[in-house]
Amino acid sequence: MRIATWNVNSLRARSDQLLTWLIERSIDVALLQETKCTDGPFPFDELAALGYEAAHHGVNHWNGVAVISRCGLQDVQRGFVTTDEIGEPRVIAATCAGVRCWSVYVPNGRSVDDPHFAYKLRWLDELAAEMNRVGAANRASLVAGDFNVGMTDLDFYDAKRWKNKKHATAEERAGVQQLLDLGFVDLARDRYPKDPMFTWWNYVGTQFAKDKGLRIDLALASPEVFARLEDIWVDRHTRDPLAVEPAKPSDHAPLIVDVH
DNA sequence: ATGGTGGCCCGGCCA
Repeated sequence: MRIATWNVNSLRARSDQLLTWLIERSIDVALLQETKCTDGPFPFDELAALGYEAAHHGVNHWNGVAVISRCGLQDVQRGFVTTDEIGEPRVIAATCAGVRCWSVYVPNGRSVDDPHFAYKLRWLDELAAEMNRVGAANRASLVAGDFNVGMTDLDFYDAKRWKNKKHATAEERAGVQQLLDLGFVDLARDRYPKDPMFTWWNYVGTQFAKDKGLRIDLALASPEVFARLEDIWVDRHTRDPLAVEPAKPSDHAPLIVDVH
């Protein structure tokens, strides 16, 4: 079973690439972030023609998350149950082939002195509270998406440059750590403790070509899913403007989890 | 130190 998380940076801009990618990579479950659309433009029919069901949570041209599956899709939950969400479509869950799959889009934070940064920390608290409340760590669960947090220096192409900046602060890391403390495992870092495993590169200039990236997209597994892990890998081709047609990739690469 | 790109709906916001 192959489960992927991918921040597509607008589904309207990336719909064709998504459909091609699902088939070429034999994706069973895709967790998407930043669909940036309502249900109107969401490609439900095109996905169905390829054998995929989909659940989408998008209200306007900001944020938006989705679960796409060709191995079943049940018990869809949009937003947090605990708080009825903090207003933006940043989380959706569905059960696919027995695995509770959560697609999360953590607020960016903008900068540490911006009110959006406090919102980011609150949102991470809320995510941990929700996972605790539903007992996600005690069943087969995968919480994956764009966390907008790099947990250690290894997650930054230039850790000095990012020190105490957005994505690298102790507060943000503590926010994500709450999930690890519940029993979740950061699959990419556990499997590859010394590789950068970058998932995002700024569009600007030659950042991708120079591999100046960050690892801010995470796949966090409950012990039950962790025990089933075969491999986890970053699909860099899908981020490479020289490898995709048209040459307009998302700024994030998919993170792909293979489990048995 | 700055500005470089891309996506959104229409010059500025957000990544």
